[in-house]
Amino acid sequence: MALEDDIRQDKFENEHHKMAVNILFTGSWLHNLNALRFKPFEITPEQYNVLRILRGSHPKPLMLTEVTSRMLDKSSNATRLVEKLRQKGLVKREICETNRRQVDIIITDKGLSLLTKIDKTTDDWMKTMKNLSRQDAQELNRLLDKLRG
Amino acid sequence: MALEDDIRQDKFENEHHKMAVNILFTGSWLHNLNALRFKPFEITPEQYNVLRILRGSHPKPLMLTEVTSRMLDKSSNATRLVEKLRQKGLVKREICETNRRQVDIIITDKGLSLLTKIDKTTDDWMKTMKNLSRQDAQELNRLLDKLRG
DNA sequence: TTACAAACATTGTATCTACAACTATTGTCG
DNA sequence: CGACAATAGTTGTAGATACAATGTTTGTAA
Repeated sequence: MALEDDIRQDKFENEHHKMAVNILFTGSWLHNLNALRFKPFEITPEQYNVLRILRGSHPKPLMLTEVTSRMLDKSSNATRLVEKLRQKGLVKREICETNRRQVDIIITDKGLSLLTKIDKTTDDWMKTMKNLSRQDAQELNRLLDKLRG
Repeated sequence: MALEDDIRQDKFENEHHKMAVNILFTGSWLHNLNALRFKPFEITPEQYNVLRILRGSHPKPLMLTEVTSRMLDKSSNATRLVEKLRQKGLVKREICETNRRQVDIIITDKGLSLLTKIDKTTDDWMKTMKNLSRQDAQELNRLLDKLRG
């Protein structure tokens, strides 16, 4: 849908300004879609993201700074996020023996099987993404990367 | 910069998945840029957004639901957001005489002059946006609108 | 005209975020 | 070695967000 209708604004100063608003709005829209998608599994989008990051390195553990550097929103607090996941039994954390400053984090079997369950629900969500063709998606990726410099 | 470097992930399942992550990441990136930009003026991005919405209708007031329907993030709480702005003297609110359910909100002179000050700092920010040409921006807008259906 | 639904907004509460201050451990260099 | 910087993570806290429950006022229809 045209951005103008979504936020009921009929004009923008210029195409670049509209673009900034459009990215923010679409980001928020996607975030909300994801929040709904993960809600039945009782995790938030950022928690899901961290689980995926850990699955990506499994069975090798990651330390907290590694997790942070791969997160979408760097400013969210990895310590507390991981603690939430630990309370749910989805990750384990251990103080590293060779460097006792760092904390190794690893996804548990329970965490892995939760991700597997969520994977199965990804189809509907992907359908929405398929409003764009593969070429469109590629072009969008190119433009966003270019924007960020 | 390539998304792969920004979040240190070397591959995605497919172009559509990468696209979703890219939009979320770029949205968060832009949001943080804005937060920095508005910080010297002691307002948040959503507060700025509401002020702009009110300037758009000035001198006609808007009721709360109108403000909400134009906001980027519909789920943030307009009542409390407007109350923050009122405490700073940037908006006025009056219970509508003809329909006492609704609250009329209007930007004050102080609010308008704050926006004027912020407008003047928009150049730097626009420079970042100009990593994309006008055609690029147009194409990006088209793709985002198409994605949201 | 009274009961009920709808429209508009506020409040409660648990959770999350931003950002700075803090602790603990390890590395480095005179 | 001993002082100090750098690295890794935790905690405090003020404010923001999500979502549901609640409070008012107005519309409507038996």
